[in-house]
Amino acid sequence: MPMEKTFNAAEAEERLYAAWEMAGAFKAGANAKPGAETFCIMIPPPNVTGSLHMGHAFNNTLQDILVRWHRMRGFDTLWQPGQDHAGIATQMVVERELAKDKSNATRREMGREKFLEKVWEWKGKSGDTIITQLKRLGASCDWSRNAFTMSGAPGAPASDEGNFHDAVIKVFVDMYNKGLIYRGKRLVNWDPHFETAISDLEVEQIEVQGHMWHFKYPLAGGETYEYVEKDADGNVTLRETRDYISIATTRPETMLGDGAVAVHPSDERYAPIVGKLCEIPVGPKEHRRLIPIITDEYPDPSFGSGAVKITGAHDFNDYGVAKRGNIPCYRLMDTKAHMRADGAAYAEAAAVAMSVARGEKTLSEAETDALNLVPDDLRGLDRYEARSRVIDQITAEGLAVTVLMKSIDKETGAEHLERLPLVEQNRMMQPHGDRSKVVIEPMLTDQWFVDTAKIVEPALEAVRKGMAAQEAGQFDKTANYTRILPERDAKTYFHWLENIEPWCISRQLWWGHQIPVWYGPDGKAFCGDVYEAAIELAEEHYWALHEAGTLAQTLGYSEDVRIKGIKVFAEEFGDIVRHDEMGRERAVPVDTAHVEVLSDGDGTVIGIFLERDPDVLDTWFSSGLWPIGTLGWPEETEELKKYFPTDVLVTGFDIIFFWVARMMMMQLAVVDQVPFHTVYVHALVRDEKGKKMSKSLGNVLDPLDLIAEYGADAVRFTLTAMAAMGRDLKLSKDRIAGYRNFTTKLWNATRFAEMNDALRQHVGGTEAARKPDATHTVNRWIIGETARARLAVDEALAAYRFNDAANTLYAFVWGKVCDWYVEFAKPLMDGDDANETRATMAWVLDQCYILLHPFMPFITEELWGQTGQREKLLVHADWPECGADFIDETADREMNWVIALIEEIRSARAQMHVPAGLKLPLVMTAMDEKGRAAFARNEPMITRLARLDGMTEGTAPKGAITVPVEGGSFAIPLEGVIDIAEEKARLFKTLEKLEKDLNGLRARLSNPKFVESAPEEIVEETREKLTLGEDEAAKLNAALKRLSEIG
RNA sequence: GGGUGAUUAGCUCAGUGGUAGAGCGCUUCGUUCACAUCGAAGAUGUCGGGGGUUCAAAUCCCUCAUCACCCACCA
Repeated sequence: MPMEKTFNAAEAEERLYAAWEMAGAFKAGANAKPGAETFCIMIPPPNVTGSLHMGHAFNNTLQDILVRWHRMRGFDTLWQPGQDHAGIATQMVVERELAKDKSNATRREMGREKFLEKVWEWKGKSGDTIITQLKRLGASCDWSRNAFTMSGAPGAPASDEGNFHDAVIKVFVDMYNKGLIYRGKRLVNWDPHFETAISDLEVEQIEVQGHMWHFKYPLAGGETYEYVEKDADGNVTLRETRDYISIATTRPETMLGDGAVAVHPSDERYAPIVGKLCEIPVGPKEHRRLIPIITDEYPDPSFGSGAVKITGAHDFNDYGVAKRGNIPCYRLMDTKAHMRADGAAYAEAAAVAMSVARGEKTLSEAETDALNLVPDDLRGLDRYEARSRVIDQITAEGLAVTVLMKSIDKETGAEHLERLPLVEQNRMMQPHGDRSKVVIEPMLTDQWFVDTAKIVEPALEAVRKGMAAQEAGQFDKTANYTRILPERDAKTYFHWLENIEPWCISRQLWWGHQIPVWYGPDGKAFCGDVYEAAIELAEEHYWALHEAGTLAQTLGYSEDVRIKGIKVFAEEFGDIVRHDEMGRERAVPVDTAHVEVLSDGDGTVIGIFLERDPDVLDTWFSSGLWPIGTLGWPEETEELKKYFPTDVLVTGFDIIFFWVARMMMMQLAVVDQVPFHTVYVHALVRDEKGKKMSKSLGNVLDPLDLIAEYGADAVRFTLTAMAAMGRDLKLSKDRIAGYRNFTTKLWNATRFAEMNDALRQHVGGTEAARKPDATHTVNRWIIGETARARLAVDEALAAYRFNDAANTLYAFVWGKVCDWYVEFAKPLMDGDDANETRATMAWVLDQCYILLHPFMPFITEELWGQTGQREKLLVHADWPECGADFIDETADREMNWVIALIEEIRSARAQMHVPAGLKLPLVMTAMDEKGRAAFARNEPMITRLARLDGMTEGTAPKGAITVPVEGGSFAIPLEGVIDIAEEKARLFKTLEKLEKDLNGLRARLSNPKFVESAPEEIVEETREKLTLGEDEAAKLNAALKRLSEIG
């Protein structure tokens, strides 16, 4: 059955993918040669909530190219797929899903266990959307090994394989035991929408219009001081008596939690009042809090008034000052960033805070945190509502700093000056949650941290070594180091890691790996992989206390309780929801609700109940273990032994910090090995205007739509051809259409072969590699060109220069095979060389399919199947090894000569407006031996492609156009057809251009320094160019002269 | 404020020391038996400005301008 006219991608893709899967073509080790080297890529796991976007398409196309390329070359290849459980994103999706039906219970109503059931249910239903989509792209992952970062966690369906959970928990426990993980009350980025802490990286700075208010903090007891301002020369510009200190703030509502006012130690203006107390000008008048004026390096004397209010619990800079100055940090908000409504009434709390400020009392951290200093009338308000009330109250009291401003009376229209509160408007960067998009509230809470400073060094060292080796050209992929390509991204990596902050890994969510720590009633933490382990630790701990005689006291029993024994219990989940001090929910084991004291006559056995930490781990903590976790660690699996360390990580620059750096740190910390030898960082896919694709801008190109419209091969090839290292990629549909045309071109070249019986029927897969026996120059030439293409593709891919590889193939297939070889083959198809040409063409096309397969897997597999009875699918065909020995320099030179001649003739014809259909005679006016032989061997091709009507030897007749070539000259008589003036113009133009080049060459050669300093080969090349050029110029001059004689 | 990068044909971009290329677009011609999702021919560039190193610079160095991104941040 003859081939269709074009490739029907929509029809073929699904069928072909199914065939690959059916054949197990993507399985780990498929097509591996005996004893082969391994090649392993870990997919950057897409979120389980994800659907394929352009970034995925790009990222996975590049991986697929590397994987298919290695697999065809016989490597023992594994492309490990999987998905990330994506804590916040998934919890959000499921909650939203539940909310769609009002009859559903909310997450809180249903409780932790029930909710997690729902999440698992959702995952089972919708979790593999992206897998289906990756398949449409042609991704050749070993889906039988599909991994999930929550596999093996409690609640996971029994049918699911894998146990990533154990690996995560084991790492946590190990790191905890090594002191690499700690818990502490720190100021963290709090997302009030999701009510969880988030890491620095999950915070996004967004520029917003901000306001800055200026308020007066009166000095205690009405005290006054001489406020003096000086200019740069020390001249006094302002001198006045003040009874206040002026403060600027963008967050007036946090004034309620101020612990001090700070000024720079060198600031003379405030020197007289340092150490004194001032009053926070808000709250009930009779309970105004006094706070000290302190010095710290942080305030910038040249900014604002030079004095800064210090709210340690709600600002990162202030927190630092508070820590240094031992200033209490008063938390003002709850988990929703509403003003606190808990604890004692304001009057009582303020009194306590006052005695602290006066130094009469000190509070523990917990006591300080328990103190609610929000005035009663502001309690429970949203932070922004509280802000505006605070401003109103202060302004009403006359304590806002005012300025004289022109204002217009609305009724009379009269202009007058008025004192108005000073509110500066300025653009400022404000932290937002990257998922919730709400303003982040710095919040003092207990969180778990990875002490990154302790594990960062090996991760830095490994890349330093890798980059050094790369630079020195001595990169060894078996060494325990890693290179990052392009180099620029290594710089980013270094910069971040060299300035790394502790990593907050606890999240107040339910969906995720629950932290394996249990707390005793005395607050003591016990960390173990399972609760039995925690119980063991707890028993040890409490027995020790018991033996020391302090157990009763520690647990709050009266001292005369005689303790005989201890029994420890723990529950992982509970049904009772209790609120902790932050107002957030904690699932509490039901049994702890009634701790029993068991008597047994002789003494007392105390039942001690451990409560598990309700928090889960940051998603990136688990994905940081992706390389070992997917291979079965901590078990010493075959796969782990074989494929780890993996080879290449292909990823976008946006997750260098989130993921790459953490994988490096964690793999090195856990197994002391780098997770991969190479990180290839690619850029972002943008829209055709260079804008980041985003849903809100509506400029998103959906890869699935594009695949439907142009076929997966065209989409893949476009992305690859544009994947210049390190540069953003602006995608346009025109470009994709262009590469779709390329697939059609390949298809039609095959059709030509089919029509000419030039396909290799009944030839096995391995046969494809055999070099065809060719004697004709054309065939020897194209064989060499094919080898060149193969060498260039391999070299480009080895260097991760995907665009070079793609462009090489494009130029080869279209520019060489289709434009020239197929055309040359036409006249040969019914001559003596027909069989040889058919065989060569079949071979060349096979090489095209094979070489293009990693880039365009579908159409090439289809063509492979349609053009022969093959032993193997193309996906497992042997990668060509044709190399330099396939290149025939003689044939090369000859064909280049032929091509140049044809192009010359065509060009001359076009410029002389010779009708395209008109066949012209050719006259050889002069030619050397080589030229004659070349012409003779290729005459049918030249005649056909240049549209000639035979060749004769002789002198150029009058009114002929001249065609100079290397070694001789041709003429085409066009008496009466050509316009002499036009031909002269044509020749003159050519000559002019040539002369310009020649002058440049002559100038270089006449410069003695050039001849002296430039490399021999460059000088020689320049000389050759000059000789050839001068030769041609002579011919052109002669032709011009002839024309002048007749014209 | 710190960092990184970009500036090349009308557009989008390759090009890391040897005298500038591709795709798209544009102009002219063409229903030659693989392909009009095509073919042939063609036009278009002070390689952002200035300075330097070099026999030789789009390429290396300095500087200026503009733009982009990342990180941090002024209460």
